[in-house]
Amino acid sequence: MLDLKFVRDNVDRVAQMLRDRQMPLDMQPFVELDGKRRNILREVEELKHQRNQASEEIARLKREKKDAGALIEKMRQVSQRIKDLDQELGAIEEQFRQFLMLIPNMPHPSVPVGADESANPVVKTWGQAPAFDFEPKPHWDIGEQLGILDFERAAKITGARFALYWGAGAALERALISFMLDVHTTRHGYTEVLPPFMVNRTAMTGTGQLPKFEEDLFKLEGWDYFLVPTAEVPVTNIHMGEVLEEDDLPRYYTAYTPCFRSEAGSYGKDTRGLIRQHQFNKVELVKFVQPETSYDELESLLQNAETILQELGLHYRVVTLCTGDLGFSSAKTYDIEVWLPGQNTYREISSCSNFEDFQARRANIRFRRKGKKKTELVHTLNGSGLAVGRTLVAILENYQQADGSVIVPQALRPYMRGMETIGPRN
RNA sequence: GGAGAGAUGGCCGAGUCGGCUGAAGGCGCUCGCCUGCUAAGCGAGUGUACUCCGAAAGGGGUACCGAGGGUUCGAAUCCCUCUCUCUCCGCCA
Repeated sequence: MLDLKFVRDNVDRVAQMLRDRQMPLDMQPFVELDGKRRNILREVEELKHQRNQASEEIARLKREKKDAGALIEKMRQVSQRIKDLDQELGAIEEQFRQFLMLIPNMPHPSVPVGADESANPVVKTWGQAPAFDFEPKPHWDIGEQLGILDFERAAKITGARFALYWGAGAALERALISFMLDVHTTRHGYTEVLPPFMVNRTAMTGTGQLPKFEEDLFKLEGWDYFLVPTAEVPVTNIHMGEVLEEDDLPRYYTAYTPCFRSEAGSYGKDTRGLIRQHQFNKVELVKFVQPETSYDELESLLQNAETILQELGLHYRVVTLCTGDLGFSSAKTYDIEVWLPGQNTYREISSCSNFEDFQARRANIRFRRKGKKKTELVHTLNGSGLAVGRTLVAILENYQQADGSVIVPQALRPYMRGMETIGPRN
């Protein structure tokens, strides 16, 4: 959520931002509601002031055993008027709040204006695509031939867009989770957390998934709980409503969770393989930082995520999302795209974002500078470190061999009981 | 699932028959005084949001005692609903 005062003072900038994001929205209703709200507020507060004074007067009269009947009668009418105005005000504020909740974050000035992902500039590239003296296969062929990925049975058990891992495949997924968590905790200074995998509506609203994107979420029947679409939600909301001390910042958390997404509107996209699932595993990085440091923190967050790919020897590139591709809550986002030779393309494997105070305002996460009484909103950031399923995909495709086996990257072998290759018998 | 108890300011904790309680008291914290250091002591201050006035410093007003509704001229105090926490019983990985 943007700051109310900021929107009020910068209606034109906000409107321009909405056009840059390819979601033009008429700001006129906001301006009108704001004026109406302030007029009513002024009147109702004036009446309440009268009422408070009269109440004291009535109390005094009663104490002195004098008659307060006339005043009480008069106040009865004032109270009725207050009740009416309060009701009107409540309705306006509800509309107002809803409008404000639908406005996305202001992009950072360094974010390029562009219509869609084709306008995302590549900011760096690491490593090289491996050379093959045979036609590299897509991971679904590799995985099924090795007997480690089973989409048919997953479809039988649940439905489309689910996967069943067998043997070395399951072990590899688990190894990746442990490896990522270990790197981030021991080398990058993150604290590991294991949050609930279901969250309530307040938490979803705090990070910006609600109210706008409910159709992307899985909701429990009979409960106002949702399956987490990313660990960002439970982990960022850890400090919902809190005031942190300056000494507590920055705070770095890393969490493994499964992620559940309805993928509404993606029918026919990425129907094969592990790329787009209703359930996938992810290790997430979340930071709470002081405002003046948040763009440096974004750079180091990106590096933390990149480290995993580097350790695994996977070729990737980094792009900056342009205004038209930027997420609702984000002020700036880098996507890391890993090379997938089996599909001859780069695919997003991590998304690292600075939300500035957008989420902190919604979730009411503040901090206090030493010696100051005034609290300020923290800045929140998060990034995938990494999407585990897609990392497994990248390993299968990049480390495949002519005979259909797959080499286990050096860094993962300690987590795989020393296994060096995954062959048909594993 | 059954029975009961509770939710007040950064923390602890008081709020009697509804009125002068933004909220006693204590702790903590900040500033000043005092003290050769430390401890103690003395004085003052110490929430948030919105809104109005002001160039600003600052000042006025309104709201907030788990959340939402109700009764009333007036509610932290009475009534209803919900949420959460705790205790006991049952069940359970």
